[in-house]
Amino acid sequence: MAAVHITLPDNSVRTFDHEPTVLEVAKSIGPRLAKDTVGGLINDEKEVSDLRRILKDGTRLKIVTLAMPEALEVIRHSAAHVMAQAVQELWPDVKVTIGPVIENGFYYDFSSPRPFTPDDLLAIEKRMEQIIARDLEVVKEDWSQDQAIKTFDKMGENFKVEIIRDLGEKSVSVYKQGDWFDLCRGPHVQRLGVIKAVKVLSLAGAYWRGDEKNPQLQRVYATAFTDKKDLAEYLHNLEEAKKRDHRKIGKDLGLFYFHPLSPGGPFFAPKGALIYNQLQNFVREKYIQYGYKEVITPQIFDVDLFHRSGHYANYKENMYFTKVEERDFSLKPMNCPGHCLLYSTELRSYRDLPWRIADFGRLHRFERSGVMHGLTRVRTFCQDDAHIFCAMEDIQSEIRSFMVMLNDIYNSLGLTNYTIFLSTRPAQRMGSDAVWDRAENALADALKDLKLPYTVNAGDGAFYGPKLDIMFVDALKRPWQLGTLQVDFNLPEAFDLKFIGADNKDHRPVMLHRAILGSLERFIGVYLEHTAGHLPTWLTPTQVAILSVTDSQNDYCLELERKLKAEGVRVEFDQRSEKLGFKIREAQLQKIPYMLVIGDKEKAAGNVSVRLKSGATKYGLNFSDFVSKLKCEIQERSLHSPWTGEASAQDATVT
RNA sequence: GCCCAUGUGGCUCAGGGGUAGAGCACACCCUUGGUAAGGGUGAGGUCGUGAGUUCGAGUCUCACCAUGGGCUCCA
Repeated sequence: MAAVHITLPDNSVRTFDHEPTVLEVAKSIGPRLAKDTVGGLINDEKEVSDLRRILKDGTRLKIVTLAMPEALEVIRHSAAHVMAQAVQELWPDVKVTIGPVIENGFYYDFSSPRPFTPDDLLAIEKRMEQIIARDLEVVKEDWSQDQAIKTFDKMGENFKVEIIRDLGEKSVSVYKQGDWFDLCRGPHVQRLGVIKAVKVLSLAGAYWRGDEKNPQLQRVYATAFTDKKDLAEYLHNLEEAKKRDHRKIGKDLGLFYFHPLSPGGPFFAPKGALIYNQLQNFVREKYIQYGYKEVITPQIFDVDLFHRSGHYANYKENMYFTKVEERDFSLKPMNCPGHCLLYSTELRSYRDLPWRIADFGRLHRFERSGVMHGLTRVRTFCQDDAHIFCAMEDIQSEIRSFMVMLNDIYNSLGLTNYTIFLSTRPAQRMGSDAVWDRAENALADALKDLKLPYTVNAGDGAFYGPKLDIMFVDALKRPWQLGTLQVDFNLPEAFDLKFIGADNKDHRPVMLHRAILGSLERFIGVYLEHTAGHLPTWLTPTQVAILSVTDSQNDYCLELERKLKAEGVRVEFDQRSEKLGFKIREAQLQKIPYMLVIGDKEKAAGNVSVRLKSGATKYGLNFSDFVSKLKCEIQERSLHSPWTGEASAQDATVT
């Protein structure tokens, strides 16, 4: 056989007289490296390959060792096998299914005759640790499809048999550790002992292959690391995430509440409503700038409207219906059908287009009971919704303008990390394939034209058209869908919308559905988690707290309060006869950006001492200067304090 | 909707067959104290709802409602 050459990252070349495995290449370099090898990155692929993979001549190889971040993927893959082994050692009647690696760990889905309990999870973790302590060698074997099916069938592992059948490969790989084995394509570690830390995290129901018609399985979530310290840090971060939970922040800051008599219906308390309205006003200002006109349309419509729009046929599981005096009505789940009615109230000319109408209308969608979640998934909400009626040839420029507006708004809010997804036609849809082709191409072309990178989500579009979804990635690296833009050729057709063109003939407009914040409810939830409740000053319910040292400054404090209010600043004067430290603590917990600490010194000098929530303190400031700087910060919707430059919102630390 | 868990004063939680507890918050009083919790007193709960078991049920059983973690769906 001709010599086989393997190129390493430093461009050095190793030569073999046969096609070597990743591990063999590592051994040829050194025993220490070989011992630490957990896999290989081949030809710049993103996924780690198994260390037992045989390499062809000319392969470029980067050996993945325990010290590298990519090792986690391999460790977790093997840890999933350890979990499956642990479960089957504890309960031999439990059947295994699949156990993939996910973002921060892995899970394994089991088919168990009885549900697992929290105590079981502890038992699983303990048994996993015992198995790891055995430091078993992991051995890969290639079985014929026939042999694999026979073996797993005999064991009663019917899910595995189904997987092997569906794979339809002549041979499949099986990984053995001791006398336990599992069908798997890898990658896996050499010996289980390199898994230094495992933690079983939680339990959930899941359906076989994600289809609710299939049997329900028990999904056990867990994570694994190469180092106990990394696990400790991960668990710490989980705690941090809990502290930022918008439901907790909302309660702590008195922003919003829920009541069992309106599941999924948030109550915005005064402070929450203030944030809500500030955001709405912010978007309203942008509407003027970007050529939108705001409209107000009805809440409730005769069901005929939704028959016509297609919502009844495609969306009725999510709609609220009511019958009044023998007539069927529905609360609107979306604004678009109403906007079509509004469009058709007048004869439209091509000179009127693009007609951009915005609507903060309240929407109601009957979400299934298990899907509600704080503010991010509710049954009544309001979008920063707008529809653009335009001619076909305007689509691209409208999409561009939308992306510019979105970027403008996100930047103002400090949301700089987002990605774009293009969702294409779903199975349940209206309209012809030719129409869908046009719509999908229009979106793709506009993005290419703008040189914006995007990912295609095949089959994820709305029933009436393809869409762009803007996913914002928050401070804890979690993705959220906020903005969206949907191209719709179907509603204009359904409502027979027209405009008179320059040729004096009727033309069909295209309708674009778009939102930038998404829903105000969800946006507030996401933004609270992103900022850990440290909102920019313009958005924060109480901007200034006046804290008197003793009662004898009350008159001066009242005067300051009156002046601030006159300037439109949201101020609270804490008059209680509590000690200063106590008042500061409370203001701090309420995340109030500025505290005016007023004692005899300030009163005598007629100035103010300002404590920022970071703890930074400026003594003896001129009050008028303070007010004008503060007003400037608020009016500019700045994300930074003019006194310290510290960020008021972004990447705020949890306190 | 499905699986699992949870539901005790406004909030955070303890108590697990013999009739309700703590801390914080709240009210009143004392304290007037300079940068993250001063002290005292008091009020406040048909223990999610409804049935059942029992001499007796926050406590055990069942159903329902809500919430939480997921699945599925989605702004």
